[in-house]
Amino acid sequence: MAERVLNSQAGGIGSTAHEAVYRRLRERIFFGGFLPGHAVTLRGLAEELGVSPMPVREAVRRLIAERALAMQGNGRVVVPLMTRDKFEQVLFARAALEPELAARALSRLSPADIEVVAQVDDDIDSALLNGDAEGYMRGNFRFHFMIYRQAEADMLLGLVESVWLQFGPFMRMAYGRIGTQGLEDHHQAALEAMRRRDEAGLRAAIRADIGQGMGFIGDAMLSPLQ
Amino acid sequence: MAERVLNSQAGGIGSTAHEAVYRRLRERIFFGGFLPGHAVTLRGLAEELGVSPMPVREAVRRLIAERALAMQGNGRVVVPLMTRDKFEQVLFARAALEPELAARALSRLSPADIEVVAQVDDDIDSALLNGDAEGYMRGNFRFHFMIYRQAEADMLLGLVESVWLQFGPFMRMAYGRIGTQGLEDHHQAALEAMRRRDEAGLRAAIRADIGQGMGFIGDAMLSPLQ
DNA sequence: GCGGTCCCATTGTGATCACAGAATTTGCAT
DNA sequence: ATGCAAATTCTGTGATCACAATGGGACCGC
Repeated sequence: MAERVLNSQAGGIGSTAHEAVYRRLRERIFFGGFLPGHAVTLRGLAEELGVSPMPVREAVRRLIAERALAMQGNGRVVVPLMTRDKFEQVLFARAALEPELAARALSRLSPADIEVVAQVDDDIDSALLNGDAEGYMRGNFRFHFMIYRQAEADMLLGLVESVWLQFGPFMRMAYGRIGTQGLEDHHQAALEAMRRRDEAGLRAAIRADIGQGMGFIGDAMLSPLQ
Repeated sequence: MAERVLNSQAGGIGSTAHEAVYRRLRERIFFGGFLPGHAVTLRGLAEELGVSPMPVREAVRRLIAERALAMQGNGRVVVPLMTRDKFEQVLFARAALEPELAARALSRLSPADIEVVAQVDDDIDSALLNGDAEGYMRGNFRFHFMIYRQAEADMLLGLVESVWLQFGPFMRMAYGRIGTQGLEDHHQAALEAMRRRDEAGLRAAIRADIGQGMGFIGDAMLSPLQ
């Protein structure tokens, strides 16, 4: 099944330097240490990654276009902050798009594919038991995109990837602050629906997963701050 | 009301050269002569726009990230072709996102705003009468985004802009080939719903407008080709 | 001790050059 | 005339340099 779940765009092998920088930055934004508000510099990243500033410029420009990074008025590049408004929009967009992707993927998922996804879910449970926030996020990402990728709907997948990139750093900060205790795993219903080939059930399960997972961090994080 | 409907992103004034190039390319992709399949070159655009290749590189990179342009395996940059699959995804994404934007905008639309939108719709009718395909497209774009912009939901607006950029060149080619006769104006229902402050009615009207407008060109264009 | 001002380091931006790969054209041989 | 091969042009990519503007910090005056 899909090995390269990230970077669905422009199926190219992507052997250019700026492509590699793009992937590494994307990985760090989503799973690494780039928290909301963190400022990055072109030359700094270039030196850190061992390349000239040029590929970094292109990668950062691309990430800004995907709203994974933001450029403030003075030209400085930062990881965007989350606001209640933006969070609600993310929640809506996910609920509007992801169940459809899952439904489209259903007919293309082989029983073997489904069991691979089930294994990922086991890993998620282990991560939750161990309080491993990053492991949970990586697993959750893999769980969803292994499914969505099978939909073979690049256009919708691109929209959803952009949405995930926008709330990723916030989610990471949230789990870092409030921990993973209290998080439940709502993926079982999705797995059962997939095994039953129940499209309506899968849509509902994905929708429930989004609502509950996002509600969890939304309640915990956004009540205090504004 | 919103003068700058295009380029919602990163509210900056955008006085940099690559920002200007980006806006001009975007304008041409959507309303100008860039048809699907059209190839562009960095140096060619640079000379044509009277700038160095540098700002063009950044603008093109950004447009590729938004999927308004595509890079083929050999590195050449082209305006992407439309496929039936992609068209269906565009249709779904529009129907999933745009009614929500319209609904969110409703409470912020003043009666004066609504009448401005109504005037735009009059212009659309004139364009349709004259068979002015570009006028129709400009008017249709303004009609929708004058409303959506009032929703003050940048994240969702960005998704919708990306979607429009992806079907814009195809729609232009479609109207150029099949003309605008047969196009009906389904905006009246939306205007009446707005005047009534009828959120459900507005959602339904926008959804109907999308379904019928897109169905019109989808039926005409995508049956023959593949 | 504290506030303001000047200076320098750092930032993103744009231009120019070098380079490798691809595509097109040219030229030759059949 | 036609098919193939070589060469030349053209492509995007990356590096380096120059520059204006912004930000931070040091220094001085009160």
